[in-house]
Amino acid sequence: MTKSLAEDIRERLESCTATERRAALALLANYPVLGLGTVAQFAAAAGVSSPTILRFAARMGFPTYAALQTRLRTELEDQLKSPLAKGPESPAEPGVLDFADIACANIGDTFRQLPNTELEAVVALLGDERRTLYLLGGRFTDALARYMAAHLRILRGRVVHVAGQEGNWRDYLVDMGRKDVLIVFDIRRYQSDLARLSVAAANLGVTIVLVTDSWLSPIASVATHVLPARVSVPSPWDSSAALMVIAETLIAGVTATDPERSKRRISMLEVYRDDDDPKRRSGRQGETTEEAPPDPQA
Amino acid sequence: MTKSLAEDIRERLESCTATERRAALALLANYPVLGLGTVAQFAAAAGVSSPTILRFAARMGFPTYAALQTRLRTELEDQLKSPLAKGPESPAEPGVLDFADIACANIGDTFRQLPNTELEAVVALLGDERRTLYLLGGRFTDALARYMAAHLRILRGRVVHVAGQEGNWRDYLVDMGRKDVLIVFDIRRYQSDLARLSVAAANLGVTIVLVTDSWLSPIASVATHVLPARVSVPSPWDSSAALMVIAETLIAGVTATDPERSKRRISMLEVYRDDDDPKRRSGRQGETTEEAPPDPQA
DNA sequence: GCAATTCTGTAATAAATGGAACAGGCGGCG
DNA sequence: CGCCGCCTGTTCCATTTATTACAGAATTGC
Repeated sequence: MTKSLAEDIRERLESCTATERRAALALLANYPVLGLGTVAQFAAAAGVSSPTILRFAARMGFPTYAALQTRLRTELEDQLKSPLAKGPESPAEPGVLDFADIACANIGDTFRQLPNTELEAVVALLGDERRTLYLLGGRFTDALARYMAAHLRILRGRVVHVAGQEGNWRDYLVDMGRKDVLIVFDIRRYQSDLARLSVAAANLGVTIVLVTDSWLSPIASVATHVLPARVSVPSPWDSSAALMVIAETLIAGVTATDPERSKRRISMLEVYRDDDDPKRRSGRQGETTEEAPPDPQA
Repeated sequence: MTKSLAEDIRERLESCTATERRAALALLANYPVLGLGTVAQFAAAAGVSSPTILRFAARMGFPTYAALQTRLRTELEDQLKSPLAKGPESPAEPGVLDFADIACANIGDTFRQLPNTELEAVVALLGDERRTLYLLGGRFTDALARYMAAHLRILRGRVVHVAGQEGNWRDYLVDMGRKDVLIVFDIRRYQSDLARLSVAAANLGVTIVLVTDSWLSPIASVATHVLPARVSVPSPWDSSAALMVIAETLIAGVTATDPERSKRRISMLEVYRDDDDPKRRSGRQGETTEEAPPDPQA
């Protein structure tokens, strides 16, 4: 699977018959779109008959025409998903710098596809203080659920992070109702336990917001709102950066829905924090001329 | 015909019903490949039924599903033919989009400032299995510490996430030694408790890696390695996206240092997971030949 | 130049697909 | 609380589609 089907075709072009070669060249000239339509269209564009297309597919090693199409589609999908589709340029070593660039591109792609209306709808949901918010994540994405919960808890009441083992999750279910919202983070490889809880919640009439990858977690089928993000990076792991930006966008949105409430609550809770290292103001010496970090919440 | 179908979909999304929206979002998340297969595949991927896909197509103004496919294909064809035909970069209102753009820019800036040598040094540190790794974060950044710990714990042994109240932290200190590493996430407003622990660890000879914002947490003065990130966004809150990408870069780096070990450990621990929703493979009906989300760890 | 063989298109078939009618279910309104 | 309307999924049918069998055409070898 490492080499493109196009290369494969070029190599095996010799072993083709005359008309099959016409089919092959037509496909290469219009790669891969021509192979995604019907056999008849392909045949017409190549100026040959339908069976020739089938025979061509067979010669390329595909038992069926549908198999060839699947191959083309997955190839195209990979190419479009991972912005690796850069030209053969990039003189710099593809080591560490690439990663950040691609993570950025992922975020850009993610938001280019996300309709604002969908984000706004979710923000409205999360800003409604009459609804209890439950947040839940998977093996890795649980960190995002925590992150988001930590912020939301400051902005409004009734925020619950569903933590612990699956066995305990059921306990949260008894409190969920029709007016409540469950925010689930689930990217591949999807966890069946998350799906189980989501389905149970859905049956209780809970509104479900799903933040997932572009292949869509199976939870999508019970979710009210689905926010898909790009996660592919040149690493065995997926990147949750785009998910985090989605979370932060939502947080920012909720903060902005009711600025008064946000301001009040933020400053109220400020008192209870022990942040803001006191040593910073008194103890330390010069600390150079670097300006102190301005408080963005001012 | 000048504007992409994707935009069209985003616009007319509001006039869609709930399940139709799911179909639309699935298509956008997997644009345009998902629309090039059969209706059944589309439906399965979106978690809805086939007729919903048809109705969705109809609502978008296509008399037939084939018409939608043709539209997608010609669009894709044009795009592939002229490399300049980049996405129209939707000039959407600067409300929500700004946030993502600026977060991206932050990541770019962050890595432009970060010397590769520093990253590599930290990667080498984290890859050394003789050292015990302690991870620690603040009010919000603790999520990142968890996220990173979850990954590192798979890649190597001796990974400890310092959790709980400050009082308990001291318990971790007794085990720390000269060979160990403490990774601290601390952005403004800096928490004095993190600083206290860090100073104590530093006195024990622990190597300290600090991931902070560009104003540098006071912990910087006791840290061996400092990785500063851009965090400012148009919101009362800071963005941890750049921190997350740093964390992921480190994780990817550690994974790559000893690929054999990584592969072995990942596949070993794989067995104990209950991820990978079985329904995805068997349960669902037709599912036809639709590829399951490829496992990036394969 | 002839014959055998391979190749290619036409025609028929069987499968799978898109599409339409139908009925249950959900939420909204009175 | 009950009725009504819309939405959604299931079932079925008609159509298109991929695929096979066959016969004609071309080509190569002798």
